[in-house]
Amino acid sequence: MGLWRSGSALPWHGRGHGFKSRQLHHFNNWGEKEKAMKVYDFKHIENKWKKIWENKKVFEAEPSATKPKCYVLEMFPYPSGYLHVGHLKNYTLGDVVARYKRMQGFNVLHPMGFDSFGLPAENAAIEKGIHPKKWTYDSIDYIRNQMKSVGLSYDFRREFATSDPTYYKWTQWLFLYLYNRNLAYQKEALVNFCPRCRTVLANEQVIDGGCWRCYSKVTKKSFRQWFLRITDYAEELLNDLDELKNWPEHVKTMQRNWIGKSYGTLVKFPVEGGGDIEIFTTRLDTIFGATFLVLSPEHPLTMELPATPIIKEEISSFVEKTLMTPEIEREAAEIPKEGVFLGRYAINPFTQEKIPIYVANYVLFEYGTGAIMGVPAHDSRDFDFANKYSLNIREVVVPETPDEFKDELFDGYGVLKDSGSFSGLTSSEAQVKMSEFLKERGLGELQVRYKLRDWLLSRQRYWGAPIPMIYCDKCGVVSVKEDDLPIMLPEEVDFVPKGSLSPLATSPDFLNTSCPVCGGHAQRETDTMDTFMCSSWYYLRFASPFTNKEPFKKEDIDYFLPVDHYIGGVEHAILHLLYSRFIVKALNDGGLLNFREPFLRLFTQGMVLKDGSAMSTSRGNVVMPETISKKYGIDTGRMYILFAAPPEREFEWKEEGVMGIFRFLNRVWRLVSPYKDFSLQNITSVSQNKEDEKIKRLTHKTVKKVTEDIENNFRFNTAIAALMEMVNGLNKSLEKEGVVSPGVLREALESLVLLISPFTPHLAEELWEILKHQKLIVEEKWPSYDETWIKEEMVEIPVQIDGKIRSKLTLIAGTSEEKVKELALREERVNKFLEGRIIKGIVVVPDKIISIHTEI
RNA sequence: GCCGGGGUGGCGGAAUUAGGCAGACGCAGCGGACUUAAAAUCCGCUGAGGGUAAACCUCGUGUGGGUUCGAUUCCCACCCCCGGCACCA
Repeated sequence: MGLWRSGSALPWHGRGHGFKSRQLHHFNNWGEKEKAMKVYDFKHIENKWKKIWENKKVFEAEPSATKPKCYVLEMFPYPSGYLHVGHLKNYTLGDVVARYKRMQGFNVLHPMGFDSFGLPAENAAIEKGIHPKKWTYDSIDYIRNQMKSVGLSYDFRREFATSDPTYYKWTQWLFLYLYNRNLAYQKEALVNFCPRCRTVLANEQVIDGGCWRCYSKVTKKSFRQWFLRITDYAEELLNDLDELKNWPEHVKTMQRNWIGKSYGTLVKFPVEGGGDIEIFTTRLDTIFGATFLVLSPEHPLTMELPATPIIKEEISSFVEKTLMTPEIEREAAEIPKEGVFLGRYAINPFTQEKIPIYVANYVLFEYGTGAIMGVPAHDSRDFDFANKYSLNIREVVVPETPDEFKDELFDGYGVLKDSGSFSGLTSSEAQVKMSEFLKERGLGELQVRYKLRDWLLSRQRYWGAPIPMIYCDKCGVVSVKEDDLPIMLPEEVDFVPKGSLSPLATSPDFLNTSCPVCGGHAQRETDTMDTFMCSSWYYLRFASPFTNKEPFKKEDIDYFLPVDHYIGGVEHAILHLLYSRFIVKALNDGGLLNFREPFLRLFTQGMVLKDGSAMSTSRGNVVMPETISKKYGIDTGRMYILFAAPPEREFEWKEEGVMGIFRFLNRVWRLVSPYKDFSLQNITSVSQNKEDEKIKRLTHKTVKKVTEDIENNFRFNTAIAALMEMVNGLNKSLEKEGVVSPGVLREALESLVLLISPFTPHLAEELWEILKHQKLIVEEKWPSYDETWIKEEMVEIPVQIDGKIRSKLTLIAGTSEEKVKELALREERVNKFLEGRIIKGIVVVPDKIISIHTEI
């Protein structure tokens, strides 16, 4: 080993000219061409290693009896044209994790595909006058190439698109599975309808209450639509969120709010003259203050109860007017409250008082029972309404601590007053006692309600999976036989929506069929499925995409699922993630899966902005990966995306930042690549001097830091910062007069290359080869670190006097408290600040700090 | 209104896990080396104020208070920003 030092075979050890010599060496080895380029040949390197990876099939995964699995998945894209660097962030994050886990010894499943059915693809096709199928598959070809050129480590054998018949066959199967388990059903749903065009309209197509084409007044009309019974799982979908420890809190909160569980009471108010009205309330304790009832416009009793034909007339026009208001407007909170008195009265079961019944625009039909009790003293909406129509306002709850409440309306919990025998109870006590009172008399009971509604699945659009159902004149609604799947989406169809129900209804070949039960004439369902149905199970198919006999092989699923790392945008926090959870639970109930949550760990990444807003084609602020590849190489692009900000946060794309990473990668290249002629193998790492120890410490500390940063919530930005520090430190040591033992240097350089490999895989492979390794770096083991090298030998301990750092002691780590005290008090500077003061106390935190506090 | 997240240099961001040297790393900026020159590369400086450019001192993590020898970190109150939900009874 002395040979290295004395023989000056290593030019970078020359006195004081370390860097210069290295450069010379570098040029001698690389010749004129390299000198002119002055940057590493990323183009050559990146193409070379992509080919090698592909030829060696290194990213293909199969179930294994011995190896532990890790399923890394990024949310698959809609194939609409191309990917820009904003999209790339998602895939790069996943790729780093997949590559890291692979080096950690996991059998990594890392697949990718395309969510190709649905409106985005269809609209784009309509705009460009190309068939959705051609447009979609052209996009897929383009995007697949982009993904490959980014060096994403996918098992491309497993790729599929949800619009492939071999895939949607099983989406249709899934529908039938749900139908057979009574989780799919048809029901009437209120939609906008133009009576003259005889068609449903989207909210956007209703302008000032009229049809956008014929200006007729639009009404609400019921249509039969397919729904999935997700509400059956409301309670479990809510409770299991608590088990998802590795999901971001905000996503779980959003799902909780969406499910919207509330505890309340169902109360029957007898109607004077017969019958009763059921209302739902979460504030039974305020019922003595209920001075009116309100029905929603859609409530059946609204048209039944009016006292006189004249009132009925008035109610009718009110209801019509209200329902005509587009949903968007009606749901806006600021709409003024309006209502009409029905001329009828109900009896408050607690006070036996006669209270008026109203219909009003602020009561929702879909929630609770579609009817409420009006308690104006304790609800701001009821308060507004009561003021407008001069209704009684009676206060029945007061705050426990009176100063909490001044003049405003009190809607909190407190103590009851003027509430008969319940007066004096707290709100929560009263709710229990009052619900018992109701139950004894058969007038009500405790109830749990959810905001979650069943999933409306039907779409009157062309580019989707046809719903595999048949309408027989004799047998009614009949499901397609499983053997007849897939029900192919016909290609020769005018797919542009023309206001008729569904484009598929215009294709007689598709529409007309025979009944699977009686063989008689029948018609197919012409609606297609919501695209979210396609994406609700794709992660299962990825684990088992090769079978055509079943949606997936159970043994594949049992091995690879659930997904260990799921990475995607927060825009899917509710829809896709909730639907997927529901589907998995439904499949588990049928014994097809052995788990009830699909995604163990979820990571939601922040967007990439350009010029202050999200990258998008319409804004024209996109940066293409191709541009970055050409100018700096895709490794630079990948690392920039990871370094610019913590991955969960959004960041502004800046060319200067990209250049910073490019400079860094070139520094890495210049640091490592000169060692190509010196086989560093078989030289063990033995530290011989101070500089060696420094480098060993730096190496092991960096390995630890990078490993922990990746493990600990994907802190790639600080991991890369640590790598930069390592490179800076190595350069400094090599430049200095003195020596670095080859074994120590070898360990450092190899660790560095291994550590950067998940971020910049192409560059890492090249450097690994230069360092004379036969194996691909993707097949290498992740480096480990030795704690004994992490601990510093010498520590710098600040001396704090009255909260201010006044001096520093450099000591051997582990110096005793007493010794630290003694040494600190011997310091001249310390004594200067202690002059004329009395020491009140000294606190020593070993190896960290010494703090002295004084008084005069 | 409710729920969640956040507020640190010119900028992106470190340090917040168990309280212990605030500003790691990078960008931008300034100065220098090399070069005929430019680019590239390398070296140095870069929170604010004072001080001779050194030593050194003071202030400083949204605001105000508290706990502590010590607070960006913990507690209380408030302000502001971002995201989600929103007439859900």
